[in-house]
Amino acid sequence: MPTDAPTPSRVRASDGLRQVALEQFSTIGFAASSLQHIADQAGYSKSSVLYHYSSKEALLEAAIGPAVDALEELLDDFVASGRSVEARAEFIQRFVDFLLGNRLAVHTFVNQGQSLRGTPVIERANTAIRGLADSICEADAPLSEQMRFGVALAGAAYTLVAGATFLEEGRRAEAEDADVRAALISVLSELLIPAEGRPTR
Amino acid sequence: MPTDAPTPSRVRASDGLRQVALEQFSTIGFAASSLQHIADQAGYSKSSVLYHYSSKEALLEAAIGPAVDALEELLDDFVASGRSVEARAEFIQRFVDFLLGNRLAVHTFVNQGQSLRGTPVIERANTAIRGLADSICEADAPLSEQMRFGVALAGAAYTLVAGATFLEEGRRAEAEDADVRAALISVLSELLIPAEGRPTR
DNA sequence: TCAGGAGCTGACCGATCGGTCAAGTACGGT
DNA sequence: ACCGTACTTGACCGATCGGTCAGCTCCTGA
Repeated sequence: MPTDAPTPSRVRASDGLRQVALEQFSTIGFAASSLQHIADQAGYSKSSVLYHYSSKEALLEAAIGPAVDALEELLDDFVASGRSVEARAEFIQRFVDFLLGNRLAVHTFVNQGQSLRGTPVIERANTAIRGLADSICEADAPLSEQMRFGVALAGAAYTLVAGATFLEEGRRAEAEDADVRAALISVLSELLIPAEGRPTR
Repeated sequence: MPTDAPTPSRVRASDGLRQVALEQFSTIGFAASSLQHIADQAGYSKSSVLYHYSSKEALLEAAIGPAVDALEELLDDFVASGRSVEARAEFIQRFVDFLLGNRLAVHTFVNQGQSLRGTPVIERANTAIRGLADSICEADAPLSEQMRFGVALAGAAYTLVAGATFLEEGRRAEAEDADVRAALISVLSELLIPAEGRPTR
């Protein structure tokens, strides 16, 4: 029954539910998100949610699966492209774009990748993240190098993603994505692209 | 009246519960941690947990409160000490030590600071984190500078804390804290201590 | 010896969880 | 008119949640 929200074009119920669920999962966490709450927020009943998605876990899969796919592809391409400075530079760009385009999903599986172990899609995400760390930084690299990479990747992900938590309260929109993108690429390049001799500054 | 010394050698039950709870909260999350599970793991009954801590929230307060106190003190000292290069350097050291000494607690309130909004101790933690960001980087600083600080702080916190999630699986102990400390201080110094010629604000 | 507090526990409570199920509605094709 | 399909829902289920309570076992000080 189209009680309200006479949306101009067709909006698939499952898409709306997926989006609402993603917002819930990323903000209050998967465990704390109830199907009832998600249903209420989306304007459906709990039963409807379970009609479109066979379980809460399936809803999680639908919500963050595409982002995990994108991350895996990003990783594969980077591994295939070698470790040259050019490859790193392109990877950084694509990585930042990935973060900007999948903030909520990244927030979800980065922040809850530990607590949700056992969930297939989360396992995929964790594997990809670990692969990212391994491939961008060899195991025999000095600890300070490993730390540099860890700080860069985690810092970038968390800044975008939990910046939403701490750094502002809704008035964030002014910071254009393009500006954020440029600034983030700049900082990551400093950290990840080895300058001749020593640290980039 | 609880005399101070009657049970000195005995391990206080409340301490054990606090530690177990901290591990649970940081690994599987506050919402997903049940009092029953914490009690089982600590070898007590759920009722005993609620005897020592009047509520699940009180248990969280006991688990991460001290770390939040330390963070607040760290922040106050840094604000009082000005923004000189020396002050920054000392702050970085103390910050890294704080992270190393409070990994689980930091993991908890960094990762769940958003989902647990409303909890007093979490509110304190969020306020401190925001204060940290504000004080180390003025609001009118260029975006790239803000991003640099965000990446540094978040990256450092997350590398230590979620390194536990991704980077190893129990065989981490070999990486001495002292080495990690040195490497982390080095990376943070690169990012946070303004080099000559670079506009820091 | 005994009173009493600290520590601990099982039984129990109402609420909510994820999930099942059958019934009901709307609608397009025939 | 009839059927099939897609969709939505409330009633209901067993499990578990955080939390209360009465009562148990110790230990200690008087």
